[in-house]
Amino acid sequence: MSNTHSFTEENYLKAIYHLSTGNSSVVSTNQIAEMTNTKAASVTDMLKKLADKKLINYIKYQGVTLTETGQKAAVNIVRKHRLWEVFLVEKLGFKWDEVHDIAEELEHINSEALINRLDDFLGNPAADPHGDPIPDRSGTIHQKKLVRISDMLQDQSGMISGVSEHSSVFLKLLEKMGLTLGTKIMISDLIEFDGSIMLIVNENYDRTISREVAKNILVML
Amino acid sequence: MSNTHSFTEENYLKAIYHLSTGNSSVVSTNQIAEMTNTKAASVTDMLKKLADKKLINYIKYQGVTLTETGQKAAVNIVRKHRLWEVFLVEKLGFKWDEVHDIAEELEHINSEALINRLDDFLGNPAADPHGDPIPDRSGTIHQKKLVRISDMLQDQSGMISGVSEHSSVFLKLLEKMGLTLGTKIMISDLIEFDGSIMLIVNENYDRTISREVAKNILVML
DNA sequence: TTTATTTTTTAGATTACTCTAAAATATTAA
DNA sequence: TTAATATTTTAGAGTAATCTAAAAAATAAA
Repeated sequence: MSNTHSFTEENYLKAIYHLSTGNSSVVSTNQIAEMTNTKAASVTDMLKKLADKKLINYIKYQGVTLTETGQKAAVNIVRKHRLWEVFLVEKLGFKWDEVHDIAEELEHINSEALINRLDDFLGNPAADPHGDPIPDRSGTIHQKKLVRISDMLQDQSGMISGVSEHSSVFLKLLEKMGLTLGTKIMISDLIEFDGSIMLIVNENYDRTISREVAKNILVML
Repeated sequence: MSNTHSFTEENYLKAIYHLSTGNSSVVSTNQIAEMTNTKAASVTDMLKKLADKKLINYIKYQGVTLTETGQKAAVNIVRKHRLWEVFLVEKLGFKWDEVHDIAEELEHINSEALINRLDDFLGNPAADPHGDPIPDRSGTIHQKKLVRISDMLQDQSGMISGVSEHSSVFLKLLEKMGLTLGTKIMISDLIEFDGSIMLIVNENYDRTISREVAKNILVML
Protein backbone atom coordinates (compact mmCIF):
# COMPACT_ATOMS: atom_id res chain seq x y z
CA MET A 1 0.00 0.00 0.00
CA SER A 2 2.26 2.78 1.25
CA ASN A 3 5.03 2.97 -1.30
CA THR A 4 8.26 3.88 0.43
CA HIS A 5 10.44 6.71 -0.83
CA SER A 6 13.92 7.78 0.13
CA PHE A 7 14.49 10.40 2.75
CA THR A 8 15.61 12.78 0.01
CA GLU A 9 12.69 12.10 -2.30
CA GLU A 10 10.35 12.79 0.58
CA ASN A 11 11.97 16.13 1.23
CA TYR A 12 11.55 17.16 -2.39
CA LEU A 13 7.91 16.08 -2.41
CA LYS A 14 7.28 18.04 0.74
CA ALA A 15 8.99 21.13 -0.67
CA ILE A 16 6.93 20.96 -3.86
CA TYR A 17 3.80 20.48 -1.83
CA HIS A 18 4.40 23.51 0.37
CA LEU A 19 5.39 25.67 -2.58
CA SER A 20 2.38 24.68 -4.65
CA THR A 21 -0.15 25.25 -1.87
CA GLY A 22 1.54 28.55 -1.07
CA ASN A 23 1.48 30.79 -4.11
CA SER A 24 1.34 29.45 -7.64
CA SER A 25 0.34 25.85 -8.19
CA VAL A 26 3.19 25.31 -10.68
CA VAL A 27 6.52 25.24 -8.92
CA SER A 28 9.90 26.26 -10.35
CA THR A 29 13.27 24.58 -10.11
CA ASN A 30 14.82 27.55 -8.32
CA GLN A 31 12.06 27.67 -5.74
CA ILE A 32 12.67 24.03 -4.92
CA ALA A 33 16.41 24.57 -4.80
CA GLU A 34 16.00 27.36 -2.29
CA MET A 35 13.60 25.42 -0.10
CA THR A 36 15.72 22.27 -0.05
CA ASN A 37 19.05 24.08 0.30
CA THR A 38 20.42 22.57 -2.89
CA LYS A 39 21.44 23.89 -6.29
CA ALA A 40 19.20 24.06 -9.33
CA ALA A 41 21.22 21.40 -11.13
CA SER A 42 20.62 18.92 -8.32
CA VAL A 43 16.93 19.71 -8.39
CA THR A 44 16.71 19.01 -12.10
CA ASP A 45 18.23 15.57 -11.56
CA MET A 46 15.78 14.77 -8.83
CA LEU A 47 12.82 16.05 -10.84
CA LYS A 48 13.62 13.55 -13.56
CA LYS A 49 13.70 10.81 -11.01
CA LEU A 50 10.40 11.84 -9.42
CA ALA A 51 8.81 12.15 -12.85
CA ASP A 52 9.98 8.62 -13.74
CA LYS A 53 8.25 7.42 -10.59
CA LYS A 54 5.07 9.28 -11.57
CA LEU A 55 5.16 11.40 -8.45
CA ILE A 56 5.28 14.69 -10.33
CA ASN A 57 4.24 16.12 -13.68
CA TYR A 58 7.34 17.64 -15.14
CA ILE A 59 8.00 19.30 -18.48
CA LYS A 60 11.47 20.68 -19.04
CA TYR A 61 11.72 24.42 -18.41
CA GLN A 62 8.01 24.53 -17.53
CA GLY A 63 7.93 23.76 -13.84
CA VAL A 64 6.36 21.04 -11.78
CA THR A 65 3.12 19.89 -10.20
CA LEU A 66 2.44 16.88 -7.99
CA THR A 67 0.54 13.93 -9.43
CA GLU A 68 -2.22 12.45 -7.31
CA THR A 69 0.23 9.85 -6.03
CA GLY A 70 2.80 12.51 -5.27
CA GLN A 71 0.23 14.64 -3.53
CA LYS A 72 -0.80 11.74 -1.33
CA ALA A 73 2.78 10.99 -0.40
CA ALA A 74 3.44 14.63 0.44
CA VAL A 75 0.30 15.00 2.52
CA ASN A 76 1.27 11.91 4.45
CA ILE A 77 4.63 13.43 5.33
CA VAL A 78 2.92 16.62 6.44
CA ARG A 79 0.54 14.55 8.55
CA LYS A 80 3.44 12.83 10.24
CA HIS A 81 5.32 16.06 10.80
CA ARG A 82 2.37 17.76 12.46
CA LEU A 83 1.38 14.81 14.62
CA TRP A 84 4.92 14.55 15.92
CA GLU A 85 4.89 18.28 16.68
CA VAL A 86 1.77 17.80 18.77
CA PHE A 87 3.45 14.94 20.59
CA LEU A 88 6.55 16.98 21.31
CA VAL A 89 4.59 19.91 22.69
CA GLU A 90 1.68 18.17 24.42
CA LYS A 91 3.44 15.15 25.82
CA LEU A 92 7.09 16.07 26.13
CA GLY A 93 6.69 19.71 27.06
CA PHE A 94 8.66 21.34 24.26
CA LYS A 95 7.82 24.92 23.34
CA TRP A 96 6.16 25.62 19.99
CA ASP A 97 9.33 27.23 18.65
CA GLU A 98 11.51 24.23 19.49
CA VAL A 99 9.81 21.40 17.66
CA HIS A 100 10.31 22.01 13.97
CA ASP A 101 13.76 20.49 13.50
CA ILE A 102 13.01 17.38 15.52
CA ALA A 103 9.74 16.81 13.66
CA GLU A 104 11.69 17.24 10.44
CA GLU A 105 13.53 14.05 11.37
CA LEU A 106 10.61 12.16 12.83
CA GLU A 107 8.42 12.76 9.78
CA HIS A 108 10.51 10.25 7.82
CA ILE A 109 9.84 7.33 10.14
CA ASN A 110 7.97 4.84 8.09
CA SER A 111 5.16 2.98 9.81
CA GLU A 112 1.49 3.36 9.13
CA ALA A 113 0.67 1.55 12.37
CA LEU A 114 2.90 3.88 14.34
CA ILE A 115 1.43 7.09 13.01
CA ASN A 116 -2.16 5.95 13.38
CA ARG A 117 -1.57 4.84 16.95
CA LEU A 118 0.18 8.11 17.67
CA ASP A 119 -2.80 9.96 16.21
CA ASP A 120 -5.14 8.10 18.58
CA PHE A 121 -2.79 8.55 21.53
CA LEU A 122 -2.88 12.31 20.96
CA GLY A 123 -6.67 12.30 20.69
CA ASN A 124 -6.81 12.83 16.92
CA PRO A 125 -5.86 16.50 17.06
CA ALA A 126 -7.16 18.78 14.31
CA ALA A 127 -4.19 21.12 14.28
CA ASP A 128 -0.52 21.23 15.22
CA PRO A 129 0.98 23.62 17.79
CA HIS A 130 1.14 26.38 15.16
CA GLY A 131 -2.48 25.93 14.16
CA ASP A 132 -1.73 24.15 10.90
CA PRO A 133 -4.35 21.50 10.12
CA ILE A 134 -3.41 17.83 10.46
CA PRO A 135 -4.52 15.68 7.51
CA ASP A 136 -6.58 12.70 8.66
CA ARG A 137 -5.53 9.14 7.83
CA SER A 138 -7.32 9.28 4.50
CA GLY A 139 -5.34 12.40 3.56
CA THR A 140 -8.20 14.87 3.87
CA ILE A 141 -7.34 18.26 5.27
CA HIS A 142 -10.02 20.14 7.18
CA GLN A 143 -8.78 23.69 6.96
CA LYS A 144 -10.65 26.30 8.91
CA LYS A 145 -11.11 29.65 7.25
CA LEU A 146 -8.58 32.05 8.70
CA VAL A 147 -7.72 35.66 7.95
CA ARG A 148 -4.55 37.61 8.54
CA ILE A 149 -4.78 40.29 11.21
CA SER A 150 -3.48 42.67 8.56
CA ASP A 151 -6.66 42.03 6.56
CA MET A 152 -9.04 42.72 9.44
CA LEU A 153 -11.09 45.86 9.87
CA GLN A 154 -11.50 48.28 12.73
CA ASP A 155 -13.50 46.76 15.62
CA GLN A 156 -13.46 43.26 14.15
CA SER A 157 -12.62 40.52 16.62
CA GLY A 158 -11.62 36.88 16.55
CA MET A 159 -9.35 34.23 17.98
CA ILE A 160 -5.72 33.67 17.04
CA SER A 161 -5.69 30.26 15.38
CA GLY A 162 -2.55 30.05 13.29
CA VAL A 163 0.66 31.61 12.05
CA SER A 164 2.12 31.79 8.57
CA GLU A 165 5.69 32.25 9.73
CA HIS A 166 7.30 29.47 11.76
CA SER A 167 10.71 30.86 12.67
CA SER A 168 11.73 30.56 16.28
CA VAL A 169 12.36 34.30 16.55
CA PHE A 170 8.83 35.11 15.39
CA LEU A 171 7.18 32.54 17.63
CA LYS A 172 9.15 33.74 20.64
CA LEU A 173 7.99 37.26 19.95
CA LEU A 174 4.35 36.20 19.92
CA GLU A 175 4.88 34.33 23.14
CA LYS A 176 6.38 37.39 24.76
CA MET A 177 3.48 39.57 23.62
CA GLY A 178 0.89 37.07 24.80
CA LEU A 179 -0.34 36.44 21.28
CA THR A 180 -0.37 32.66 21.32
CA LEU A 181 -2.98 30.33 19.82
CA GLY A 182 -6.40 30.64 21.42
CA THR A 183 -5.95 34.27 22.37
CA LYS A 184 -8.95 36.53 21.64
CA ILE A 185 -8.21 39.82 19.96
CA MET A 186 -10.12 42.87 18.78
CA ILE A 187 -8.82 45.49 16.36
CA SER A 188 -8.94 48.74 18.27
CA ASP A 189 -6.92 50.93 15.91
CA LEU A 190 -5.44 50.87 12.42
CA ILE A 191 -2.55 53.29 12.48
CA GLU A 192 -2.25 55.17 9.26
CA PHE A 193 1.32 56.35 9.72
CA ASP A 194 3.11 52.96 9.35
CA GLY A 195 0.30 50.45 9.02
CA SER A 196 0.78 49.08 12.51
CA ILE A 197 -2.24 47.79 14.38
CA MET A 198 -3.51 48.17 17.93
CA LEU A 199 -5.28 45.20 19.48
CA ILE A 200 -7.20 44.55 22.61
CA VAL A 201 -6.14 41.17 23.88
CA ASN A 202 -8.54 38.91 25.77
CA GLU A 203 -10.72 41.97 26.43
CA ASN A 204 -8.09 42.98 28.89
CA TYR A 205 -4.84 44.65 27.87
CA ASP A 206 -3.71 46.12 24.56
CA ARG A 207 -0.80 45.55 22.22
CA THR A 208 0.54 47.28 19.14
CA ILE A 209 2.02 45.13 16.40
CA SER A 210 3.73 46.03 13.15
CA ARG A 211 2.10 45.32 9.80
CA GLU A 212 4.78 42.67 9.21
CA VAL A 213 3.79 40.83 12.37
CA ALA A 214 0.07 41.32 11.62
CA LYS A 215 0.47 39.64 8.23
CA ASN A 216 1.72 36.47 9.85
CA ILE A 217 -0.92 35.99 12.51
CA LEU A 218 -4.05 34.14 11.40
CA VAL A 219 -7.39 34.66 13.08
CA MET A 220 -10.68 32.79 13.10
CA LEU A 221 -13.46 35.35 13.05
CA MET B 1 29.14 17.58 22.55
CA SER B 2 27.22 14.78 20.85
CA ASN B 3 29.14 14.10 17.66
CA THR B 4 26.75 13.10 14.93
CA HIS B 5 27.35 10.03 12.81
CA SER B 6 25.65 8.79 9.69
CA PHE B 7 22.78 6.38 9.87
CA THR B 8 25.05 3.69 8.49
CA GLU B 9 27.94 4.38 10.83
CA GLU B 10 25.54 4.14 13.72
CA ASN B 11 24.35 0.74 12.57
CA TYR B 12 27.89 -0.56 12.38
CA LEU B 13 28.71 0.78 15.84
CA LYS B 14 25.61 -0.84 17.25
CA ALA B 15 26.44 -4.16 15.57
CA ILE B 16 29.97 -4.12 16.95
CA TYR B 17 28.63 -3.23 20.37
CA HIS B 18 26.16 -6.10 20.46
CA LEU B 19 28.69 -8.56 19.12
CA SER B 20 31.39 -7.53 21.59
CA THR B 21 29.12 -7.67 24.63
CA GLY B 22 27.78 -11.01 23.43
CA ASN B 23 30.60 -13.48 23.10
CA SER B 24 34.19 -12.47 22.47
CA SER B 25 35.17 -8.86 23.01
CA VAL B 26 37.07 -8.77 19.71
CA VAL B 27 34.70 -8.79 16.76
CA SER B 28 35.38 -10.18 13.29
CA THR B 29 34.58 -8.73 9.89
CA ASN B 30 32.32 -11.64 8.98
CA GLN B 31 30.34 -11.34 12.19
CA ILE B 32 29.66 -7.70 11.43
CA ALA B 33 28.75 -8.50 7.84
CA GLU B 34 26.20 -11.02 8.99
CA MET B 35 24.66 -8.72 11.56
CA THR B 36 24.41 -5.75 9.22
CA ASN B 37 23.29 -7.77 6.21
CA THR B 38 26.23 -6.66 4.10
CA LYS B 39 29.26 -8.31 2.56
CA ALA B 40 32.67 -8.60 4.19
CA ALA B 41 34.21 -6.26 1.61
CA SER B 42 31.77 -3.51 2.54
CA VAL B 43 32.51 -4.02 6.19
CA THR B 44 36.24 -3.65 5.63
CA ASP B 45 35.65 -0.30 3.94
CA MET B 46 33.54 0.94 6.79
CA LEU B 47 35.98 -0.30 9.41
CA LYS B 48 38.68 1.89 7.89
CA LYS B 49 36.36 4.84 8.06
CA LEU B 50 35.39 4.19 11.66
CA ALA B 51 39.03 3.70 12.60
CA ASP B 52 39.93 7.04 10.97
CA LYS B 53 37.28 8.65 13.16
CA LYS B 54 38.74 6.94 16.25
CA LEU B 55 35.51 5.11 16.95
CA ILE B 56 37.09 1.66 16.77
CA ASN B 57 40.46 0.01 17.26
CA TYR B 58 41.16 -1.84 14.10
CA ILE B 59 44.18 -3.82 12.96
CA LYS B 60 43.95 -5.51 9.59
CA TYR B 61 43.02 -9.17 9.81
CA GLN B 62 42.89 -8.94 13.62
CA GLY B 63 39.33 -7.83 14.31
CA VAL B 64 37.84 -4.84 16.01
CA THR B 65 37.00 -3.34 19.38
CA LEU B 66 35.19 -0.10 20.18
CA THR B 67 37.17 2.85 21.51
CA GLU B 68 35.77 4.69 24.49
CA THR B 69 34.21 7.22 22.10
CA GLY B 70 32.76 4.46 19.97
CA GLN B 71 31.41 2.67 23.01
CA LYS B 72 29.68 5.83 24.20
CA ALA B 73 28.11 6.39 20.80
CA ALA B 74 26.90 2.78 20.64
CA VAL B 75 25.45 2.84 24.15
CA ASN B 76 23.59 6.02 23.28
CA ILE B 77 21.97 4.34 20.29
CA VAL B 78 20.98 1.38 22.46
CA ARG B 79 19.53 3.80 25.01
CA LYS B 80 17.44 5.46 22.34
CA HIS B 81 16.28 2.15 20.88
CA ARG B 82 15.12 0.82 24.23
CA LEU B 83 13.42 4.01 25.34
CA TRP B 84 11.46 4.13 22.10
CA GLU B 85 10.46 0.51 22.61
CA VAL B 86 9.06 1.39 26.01
CA PHE B 87 7.16 4.27 24.45
CA LEU B 88 5.71 2.08 21.73
CA VAL B 89 4.51 -0.57 24.17
CA GLU B 90 3.53 1.54 27.20
CA LYS B 91 2.03 4.54 25.46
CA LEU B 92 0.95 3.38 22.02
CA GLY B 93 -0.14 -0.12 22.94
CA PHE B 94 2.09 -2.14 20.62
CA LYS B 95 2.88 -5.70 21.61
CA TRP B 96 6.43 -6.60 22.65
CA ASP B 97 7.00 -8.54 19.45
CA GLU B 98 5.99 -5.64 17.18
CA VAL B 99 8.32 -2.87 18.26
CA HIS B 100 11.78 -3.85 17.15
CA ASP B 101 11.69 -2.63 13.54
CA ILE B 102 10.08 0.70 14.37
CA ALA B 103 12.57 1.34 17.17
CA GLU B 104 15.31 0.48 14.69
CA GLU B 105 14.29 3.59 12.78
CA LEU B 106 13.56 5.82 15.75
CA GLU B 107 16.93 5.11 17.37
CA HIS B 108 18.63 7.28 14.75
CA ILE B 109 16.71 10.44 15.56
CA ASN B 110 19.27 12.87 16.78
CA SER B 111 18.27 15.06 19.67
CA GLU B 112 19.62 14.90 23.18
CA ALA B 113 16.75 17.04 24.43
CA LEU B 114 14.20 14.74 22.83
CA ILE B 115 15.55 11.55 24.29
CA ASN B 116 15.98 12.98 27.78
CA ARG B 117 12.45 14.35 27.78
CA LEU B 118 11.16 11.02 26.49
CA ASP B 119 13.04 9.29 29.30
CA ASP B 120 11.31 11.52 31.86
CA PHE B 121 7.93 11.16 30.17
CA LEU B 122 8.24 7.39 30.47
CA GLY B 123 9.23 7.64 34.13
CA ASN B 124 12.91 6.79 33.60
CA PRO B 125 12.32 3.10 33.02
CA ALA B 126 15.09 0.68 33.99
CA ALA B 127 14.36 -1.88 31.28
CA ASP B 128 12.72 -2.16 27.88
CA PRO B 129 9.73 -4.43 27.11
CA HIS B 130 12.07 -7.42 26.71
CA GLY B 131 13.79 -6.80 30.03
CA ASP B 132 16.96 -5.36 28.51
CA PRO B 133 18.44 -2.61 30.68
CA ILE B 134 18.20 1.00 29.51
CA PRO B 135 21.46 2.94 29.86
CA ASP B 136 20.96 6.16 31.83
CA ARG B 137 21.84 9.54 30.32
CA SER B 138 25.43 9.22 31.46
CA GLY B 139 25.73 5.91 29.63
CA THR B 140 25.80 3.70 32.70
CA ILE B 141 23.99 0.38 32.42
CA HIS B 142 22.53 -1.13 35.56
CA GLN B 143 22.22 -4.77 34.63
CA LYS B 144 20.46 -7.05 37.06
CA LYS B 145 21.93 -10.51 37.49
CA LEU B 146 19.84 -12.94 35.48
CA VAL B 147 20.15 -16.68 34.81
CA ARG B 148 18.79 -18.78 31.99
CA ILE B 149 16.03 -21.19 32.95
CA SER B 150 18.20 -23.89 31.38
CA ASP B 151 20.83 -23.21 34.07
CA MET B 152 18.40 -23.46 37.00
CA LEU B 153 18.16 -26.41 39.37
CA GLN B 154 15.26 -28.52 40.51
CA ASP B 155 12.93 -26.60 42.88
CA GLN B 156 14.62 -23.26 42.25
CA SER B 157 12.27 -20.37 41.66
CA GLY B 158 12.41 -16.82 40.36
CA MET B 159 10.76 -14.23 38.17
CA ILE B 160 11.01 -14.01 34.40
CA SER B 161 12.89 -10.78 33.77
CA GLY B 162 14.34 -10.97 30.29
CA VAL B 163 14.81 -12.85 27.05
CA SER B 164 17.91 -13.48 24.97
CA GLU B 165 16.04 -14.06 21.74
CA HIS B 166 13.95 -11.24 20.30
CA SER B 167 12.30 -12.78 17.27
CA SER B 168 8.59 -12.25 16.92
CA VAL B 169 7.93 -15.97 16.68
CA PHE B 170 9.68 -16.64 19.98
CA LEU B 171 8.01 -13.75 21.80
CA LYS B 172 4.59 -14.81 20.56
CA LEU B 173 5.23 -18.32 21.84
CA LEU B 174 6.05 -17.00 25.31
CA GLU B 175 2.93 -14.88 25.25
CA LYS B 176 0.81 -17.87 24.34
CA MET B 177 2.35 -19.92 27.15
CA GLY B 178 1.88 -17.15 29.68
CA LEU B 179 5.62 -16.78 30.17
CA THR B 180 5.87 -13.00 29.89
CA LEU B 181 8.01 -10.64 31.96
CA GLY B 182 7.08 -10.56 35.63
CA THR B 183 5.81 -14.11 35.67
CA LYS B 184 6.92 -16.22 38.68
CA ILE B 185 8.18 -19.69 37.91
CA MET B 186 9.47 -22.70 39.82
CA ILE B 187 11.39 -25.60 38.32
CA SER B 188 9.32 -28.65 39.06
CA ASP B 189 11.06 -31.18 36.83
CA LEU B 190 14.18 -31.55 34.73
CA ILE B 191 13.37 -34.13 32.12
CA GLU B 192 16.33 -36.31 31.36
CA PHE B 193 15.10 -37.71 28.06
CA ASP B 194 15.34 -34.51 25.95
CA GLY B 195 16.42 -31.84 28.43
CA SER B 196 13.02 -30.20 28.51
CA ILE B 197 11.88 -28.54 31.72
CA MET B 198 8.62 -28.50 33.66
CA LEU B 199 7.69 -25.28 35.41
CA ILE B 200 5.04 -24.23 37.85
CA VAL B 201 3.85 -20.82 36.74
CA ASN B 202 2.63 -18.24 39.27
CA GLU B 203 2.18 -21.07 41.79
CA ASN B 204 -0.83 -22.03 39.75
CA TYR B 205 -0.56 -24.02 36.53
CA ASP B 206 2.33 -25.85 34.92
CA ARG B 207 4.10 -25.70 31.59
CA THR B 208 6.71 -27.78 29.84
CA ILE B 209 9.27 -26.01 27.69
CA SER B 210 12.06 -27.32 25.47
CA ARG B 211 15.68 -26.80 26.39
CA GLU B 212 15.95 -24.41 23.44
CA VAL B 213 13.20 -22.22 24.84
CA ALA B 214 14.61 -22.50 28.36
CA LYS B 215 17.97 -21.19 27.21
CA ASN B 216 16.39 -17.97 26.01
CA ILE B 217 14.33 -17.07 29.07
CA LEU B 218 16.17 -15.11 31.76
CA VAL B 219 15.13 -15.24 35.37
CA MET B 220 15.90 -13.15 38.43
CA LEU B 221 16.30 -15.52 41.36
C1' DT C 1 55.37 -27.94 8.62
C1' DT C 2 53.66 -27.91 4.33
C1' DT C 3 49.00 -27.91 2.19
C1' DA C 4 44.16 -26.82 2.12
C1' DT C 5 40.55 -24.01 3.71
C1' DT C 6 38.58 -20.04 5.56
C1' DT C 7 38.68 -15.22 6.43
C1' DT C 8 39.81 -10.72 5.21
C1' DT C 9 41.34 -7.20 2.22
C1' DT C 10 42.07 -4.89 -2.28
C1' DA C 11 40.64 -3.60 -6.92
C1' DG C 12 37.34 -1.98 -9.76
C1' DA C 13 32.46 -0.89 -10.57
C1' DT C 14 27.62 0.72 -9.40
C1' DT C 15 23.86 3.64 -7.31
C1' DA C 16 21.99 7.76 -5.07
C1' DC C 17 22.74 12.33 -4.38
C1' DT C 18 25.34 16.29 -4.76
C1' DC C 19 28.26 19.93 -6.96
C1' DT C 20 30.47 23.58 -10.59
C1' DA C 21 30.76 25.29 -15.09
C1' DA C 22 28.93 25.66 -19.50
C1' DA C 23 25.08 25.32 -22.80
C1' DA C 24 20.17 25.77 -23.84
C1' DT C 25 15.85 27.89 -23.18
C1' DA C 26 12.69 31.34 -21.47
C1' DT C 27 11.66 35.99 -19.95
C1' DT C 28 12.22 40.95 -19.81
C1' DA C 29 13.61 45.27 -21.63
C1' DA C 30 15.00 48.28 -25.23
C1' DT D 1 11.39 41.89 -32.18
C1' DT D 2 15.91 41.76 -31.34
C1' DA D 3 19.19 42.03 -27.37
C1' DA D 4 20.15 41.41 -22.52
C1' DT D 5 19.16 38.89 -18.42
C1' DA D 6 17.54 35.22 -15.75
C1' DT D 7 16.33 30.44 -15.34
C1' DT D 8 16.92 25.77 -16.25
C1' DT D 9 19.26 21.87 -18.06
C1' DT D 10 23.34 19.13 -19.48
C1' DA D 11 28.03 17.53 -18.92
C1' DG D 12 31.37 15.92 -16.11
C1' DA D 13 32.96 14.92 -11.60
C1' DG D 14 32.95 13.88 -6.38
C1' DT D 15 31.37 11.36 -1.95
C1' DA D 16 29.18 7.67 0.72
C1' DA D 17 27.86 3.21 0.71
C1' DT D 18 27.46 -0.87 -1.57
C1' DC D 19 28.75 -5.00 -4.57
C1' DT D 20 31.61 -9.07 -7.14
C1' DA D 21 35.84 -11.18 -8.14
C1' DA D 22 40.51 -11.85 -7.18
C1' DA D 23 44.56 -11.50 -4.08
C1' DA D 24 46.57 -11.74 0.57
C1' DA D 25 46.76 -13.35 5.18
C1' DA D 26 45.39 -16.32 8.91
C1' DT D 27 43.81 -20.75 10.58
C1' DA D 28 43.08 -25.69 10.39
C1' DA D 29 44.26 -30.17 8.66
C1' DA D 30 47.20 -33.60 6.80
